[in-house]
Amino acid sequence: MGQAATMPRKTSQRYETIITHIRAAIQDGTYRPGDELPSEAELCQQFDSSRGPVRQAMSLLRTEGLISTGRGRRSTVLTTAATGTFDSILSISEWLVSLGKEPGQRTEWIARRPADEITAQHLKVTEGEKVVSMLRLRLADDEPIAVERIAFPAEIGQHILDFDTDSGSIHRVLLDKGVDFESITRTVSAMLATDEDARLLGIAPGSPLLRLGLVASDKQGHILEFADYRYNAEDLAMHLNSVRGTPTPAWLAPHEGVSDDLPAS
Amino acid sequence: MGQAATMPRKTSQRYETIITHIRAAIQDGTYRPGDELPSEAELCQQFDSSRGPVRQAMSLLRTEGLISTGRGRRSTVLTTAATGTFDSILSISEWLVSLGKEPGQRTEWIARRPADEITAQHLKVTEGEKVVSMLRLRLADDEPIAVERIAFPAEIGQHILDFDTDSGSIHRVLLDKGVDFESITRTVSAMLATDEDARLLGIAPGSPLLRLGLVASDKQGHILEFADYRYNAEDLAMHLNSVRGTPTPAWLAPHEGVSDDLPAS
DNA sequence: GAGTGGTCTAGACCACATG
DNA sequence: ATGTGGTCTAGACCACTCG
Repeated sequence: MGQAATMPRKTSQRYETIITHIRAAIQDGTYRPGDELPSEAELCQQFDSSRGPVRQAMSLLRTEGLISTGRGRRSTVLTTAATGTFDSILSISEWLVSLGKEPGQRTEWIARRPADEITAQHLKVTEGEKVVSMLRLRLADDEPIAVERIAFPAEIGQHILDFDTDSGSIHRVLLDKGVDFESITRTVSAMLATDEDARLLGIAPGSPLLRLGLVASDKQGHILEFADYRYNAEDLAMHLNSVRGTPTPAWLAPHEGVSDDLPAS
Repeated sequence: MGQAATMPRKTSQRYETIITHIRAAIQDGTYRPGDELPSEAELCQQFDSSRGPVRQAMSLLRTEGLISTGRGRRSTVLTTAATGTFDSILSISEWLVSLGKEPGQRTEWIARRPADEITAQHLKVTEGEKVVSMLRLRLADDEPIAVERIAFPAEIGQHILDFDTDSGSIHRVLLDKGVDFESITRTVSAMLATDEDARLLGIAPGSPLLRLGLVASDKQGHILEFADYRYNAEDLAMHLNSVRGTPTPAWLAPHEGVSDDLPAS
């Protein structure tokens, strides 16, 4: 295991071929927002396929928010946006690379210590149980871009305690150890930069920050990681597509007391 | 037109029945995070169905982030989160009702006037072209919850100029006029409350706000609305599920100059 | 009425997980 | 070896849009 994640399925599936082809055609301007795509029948011919794979391809493109489909009409292109992948969500490094930037990091500290109340709550361990916490400054082309606070359960964190967290990818190390990430829940909110945040990011205290909380788990629902990322709100924003008739994995919810406090301070 | 949106498909489809059943079982605790769902074969029997509808149901539940699926193993429940619907995203009123709160609004002003540069950019009209703009304070159980700034293209906005924007739903009026919303792109960012924001929300200037930009369009990609919502960051946050192997409609991106300025001020 | 996507059937084979 | 979900085929009928 872990193998399945490093060496994913071969991409020889028909529907993957179709998706790749259409997505490329949307990105390079062959089809532009508002344009109609070929009919399913035409795509079946073009890719020598039955309707199944064609419809699976369209379904996934609709989920991404790239196209709109409907009875009695051809599917149309909605946007050329390049949505995120699971890896680009889990890992800042992967995300920066996909933007053509050079990822870097400077570890402020890493420690094995008892979980405080908030951390214990999110990691679903008992308060006081030993966890591995760290504070890192993340860099893009050597410029500070985010303050990263992570907490791991002890059995996960042990794998990175003797790892040089300034040189490589934590998630790659964990993957090699057989830690399979399957699901992520992100919490997006706004806050003011603390003195520590401001010092690390090189901005004024009280500046607006975009805060991304992250709880990652495996297939069985075991919590593998709890993280808190803080970005200068002037640097970036999160974007989200929603198409009528397609489920959206996002929702707005009132804050629930402590659930939004620091993981590790 | 419009009709299709007010009177959606009947929900007698097999896969809808299956989804409703499983979702209910997840919400009421029959299946809890980490639990295995029945196998597809069992669901086929239970709902007297072939695999198609069963697989479509599982696919949509996976898109919502509720379950994890994979070769050789049964599907497992990941979370009980209640994700948003298209309507709850488009309309604050719908969202508040789904939370069991009483929606309200107080219009500060509404006007027909030339589009400024930013508004024109987002509505894809030429600068100076007449648009309909408004500023409303949104209420939940009579408490201020958001500052709402909206701009409509003239042909859309004309429908609401002679409408009492304090009493009913704008989107319902537009729906009745045949304006079909199909796609929404949201931009989530953080900012500090301006004096106007602070006064309306009853908070201190400089307080952190969660800012939700919204651009809505129809099936042909015509922009129907450009809106800017500002919430007290201490009141709420956005949440987002991501499951490995399922496309995510969200992404992080650097700010692009002016694209994040006010729609109407 | 012709074309289109939405739903469904009844099979088949494959890749993977587990015991 | 067995059971599981992932992929695919080759049909069918329906609901909807549009000329």
